[in-house]
Amino acid sequence: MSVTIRDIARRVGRSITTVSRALHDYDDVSPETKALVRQVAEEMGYIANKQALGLQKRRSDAIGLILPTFGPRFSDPFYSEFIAGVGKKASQFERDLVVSAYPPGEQEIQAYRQLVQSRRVDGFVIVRVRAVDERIDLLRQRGVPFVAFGRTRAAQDYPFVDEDGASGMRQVVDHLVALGHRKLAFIAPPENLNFTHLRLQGFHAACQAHGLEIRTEWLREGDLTQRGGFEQAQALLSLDDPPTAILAGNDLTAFGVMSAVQEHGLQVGKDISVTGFDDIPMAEHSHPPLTTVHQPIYTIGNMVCEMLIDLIDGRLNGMPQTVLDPQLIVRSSSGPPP
Amino acid sequence: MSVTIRDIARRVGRSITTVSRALHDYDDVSPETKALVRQVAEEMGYIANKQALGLQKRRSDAIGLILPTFGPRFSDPFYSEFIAGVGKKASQFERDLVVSAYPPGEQEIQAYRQLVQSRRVDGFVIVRVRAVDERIDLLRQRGVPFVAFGRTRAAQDYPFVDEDGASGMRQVVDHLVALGHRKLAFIAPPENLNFTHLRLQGFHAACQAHGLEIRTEWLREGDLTQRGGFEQAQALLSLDDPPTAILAGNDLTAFGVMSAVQEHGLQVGKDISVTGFDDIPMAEHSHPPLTTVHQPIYTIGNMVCEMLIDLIDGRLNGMPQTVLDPQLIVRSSSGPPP
DNA sequence: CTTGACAACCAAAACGTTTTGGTTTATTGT
DNA sequence: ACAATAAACCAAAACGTTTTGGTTGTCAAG
Repeated sequence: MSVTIRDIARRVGRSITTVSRALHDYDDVSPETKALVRQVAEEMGYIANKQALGLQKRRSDAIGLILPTFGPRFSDPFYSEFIAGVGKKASQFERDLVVSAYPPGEQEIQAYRQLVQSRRVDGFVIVRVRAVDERIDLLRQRGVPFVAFGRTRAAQDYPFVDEDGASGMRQVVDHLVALGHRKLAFIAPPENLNFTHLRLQGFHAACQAHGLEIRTEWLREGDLTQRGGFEQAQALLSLDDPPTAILAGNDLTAFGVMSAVQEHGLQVGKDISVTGFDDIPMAEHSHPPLTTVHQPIYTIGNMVCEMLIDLIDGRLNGMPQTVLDPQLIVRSSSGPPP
Repeated sequence: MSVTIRDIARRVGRSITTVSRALHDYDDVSPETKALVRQVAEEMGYIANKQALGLQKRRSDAIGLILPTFGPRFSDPFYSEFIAGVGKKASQFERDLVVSAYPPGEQEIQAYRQLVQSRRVDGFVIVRVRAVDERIDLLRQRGVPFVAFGRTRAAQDYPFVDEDGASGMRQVVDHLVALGHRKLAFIAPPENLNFTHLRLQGFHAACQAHGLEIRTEWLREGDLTQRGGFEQAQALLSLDDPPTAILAGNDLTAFGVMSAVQEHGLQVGKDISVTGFDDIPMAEHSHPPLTTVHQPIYTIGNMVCEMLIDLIDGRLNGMPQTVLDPQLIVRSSSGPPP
C-alpha cells in the first residue's frame, strides 16, 4: 500500500541498503546518489514504517504516560496542562506520547508492564507520585527509564522533578502572618500523596517559626476537589473559634472554600482570607482572584519529558533531580484580618 | 533481553509455529501442548512484541488523538475529561492511545500524515472540528478510519458524534424567557469553530420563536476563555441599555462573565442572569452555581472511541452518526430579571 | 494391504527496516 | 606493472511475529 524503501530502490536502480544509507547520510554513498534518493523519496512521499524500524532498533521512540484517574469521571485541569507540556516537548524530539488512564491498582501496574514489555514505549513519565509507589519500584527493578514528577517519601534515588512544597507553604504562611493573621487553618491534600507531607511540613515549620498555635481542629484533610473544600470549610466556619485564614491544599479546594465562605455571608479577603496552591489559570479569574502558589505545570511537563528523553538516549550519566522553588502570587483573596 | 516466542519454543520442545498457534488457540494444536505452552508462557512472563506483531499484521492496535492547542499554554478541562473517556474505552479494547499536541496548521497536518503512514496508529479521533477542516479532508482522501467529535459546516458524510447545540441553546433561551427575560446577550464561540454555527442558529431560532429582539451589540464573539468572557461582559455591562441575561458559549466564558458582573457590584442570578455551556464539574461549585447545558464529555469520548474501533475492525458497514440531545441544568446563576 | 481422512506438528516466507561484512572498480604510490 | 587504498555499492542476516503450505504418523474403512 504505502511506499517502502524497496519502492525507492527500484525507482533509482540501487539496492535497499544503499537507499537506507543514503537517507541516513552515511558517507559511503556518492553525493549524486544521495541527492537522487532523497528527491525520489520526497516525490513518492516516503515515510519510514516505525514498526519495522522499532523492531530492528529495539526501541519505539515513544514515551508512556499513565494517568492515575480517581473515580469514574475525572476532570483535572492539571492533567491537560501537563499532557500538553509533555506532548509538546516530545514532538520536538520526534517522539510519540502514549497515554492511558487507570485507577491505581493491579490493572495499572499491569499496564506499565505491558507497555514496556511489548516495546510500545521506551520509558515513562510518572505523575502524581504516591507516598510509597509501586510503579517506581517496578520500573527501577526492571531498569526501565523513567522520570517522575514528585518524590516518594522513602527512597529518592531516582530521577525526578518536583516543586519545593515546604517552601511554597512557608511563603503563604509568611504572607498571611505579615498581614496580621494568627489563626490559620490548613486543608491538606490526602495523606497518601507524597506532596502532602512536604506541604504539611512547611506549614508546621513556618507556624512554629512565627510562634503560632496549631490547633488540631484547624488541620483537616481534603480530597483535592472543590466539593471537599466546600465541606471542610463549612466545618471550619461553624467552629466556636474559627480561623481567620484558610489555606487550601490546591486551587480547586480553595474554590470550594470560597463558595462555603460566601454562602456563610462572609466576604473573602476581608472577613476571612483564603489561599490555594497550583495557580491554575482559573485562579486569576475567580471571584475574588485567588492568592496562591504558582506551579509551572506546563514547564514541568517540558522538563520531565526532556530529562526522560536524555535518559533514554543515554545522554545522562548521573541521576537528574530538580527541585523548583515555587512562587507566591498575591491576589485579593487574602487581606488583613478584620 | 525480554522473552520471545522462540524462548518458549525452546523450553517446550516445539516449533515457534506451534507456540504461536497454541497461544492463539488454533485447533491444530493438541490440548496438552496448548496447556503446556500457556503455562510456560505465563511462567516466563511472556508478552508479545507489538512492533513485530504490528509489522506482520500491518496494524498497530493504537489510535491517534491530536489535540489542537491554541496559544502557548493551554488548560482546558474539556481535554482531560475527553482523553480519559477515550483512553478508558481504548484500554478496554486493548488499544493504546497516542496523543500529540499541535496548534492548527501545516505542522499539525504533517503530524497526521506521519502518524498514519509510519503505521503508528490505525485511525484517529478528531476533536474540535473546524468549520472547514483540512484534517477531515486528508483522512477521507487517504481512506484512514476516523471518527470526529463535531460536524463541519459543509460535507457531513463521515462518522461523527455531536451534540445538538441548537437544541441546547434553545433550552437555555426557553428557560430564561420563562423566567421573564426579554433582553438576552450571547457571547458566542469563535466563528471558525463548527459548533458556533449550531449554537448561534439555536439562539436565533429560539429568540425568533419568542419574538425577542436581537440587537447586534448584544451579540459578541468570545474565545472560549475566562479572560475573553470577562472582557466581553465588561463591554456589555457598560452599554446604555444592558441585557438582563448573558448567555456564554461555554462554561469558562461564563465564569469570566460572572467575575465581571460581580466586579460591577451586581449579583449574579438576581441583578443579572448568566448561563454557560458544557457543565464542566467546576460549574456545580462556582459561586453561584452555574446554570448550563450538560455535555457528557466523558461518555462522548467513550462513544467516539468505540465507534472508531468498530470502524477499524470492519464491524461497521454504514456511516455511524450520532447526535446527542444535551440537557439543561438549572442552578442559581439564573433567576427572574429585577 | 491400500486409501483416505485426520491429528499434530513444522519450515520457510513475509512484514520493512538497519547493520554486518563483504565485493567491485578506480585511483594512487612505488 | 603491482600492491595498497579509497569510493561506491550490495547480499544476507537480523529484529519477533503470523501465515502459508506443507509433512508425518495413525487409524478406520474399503
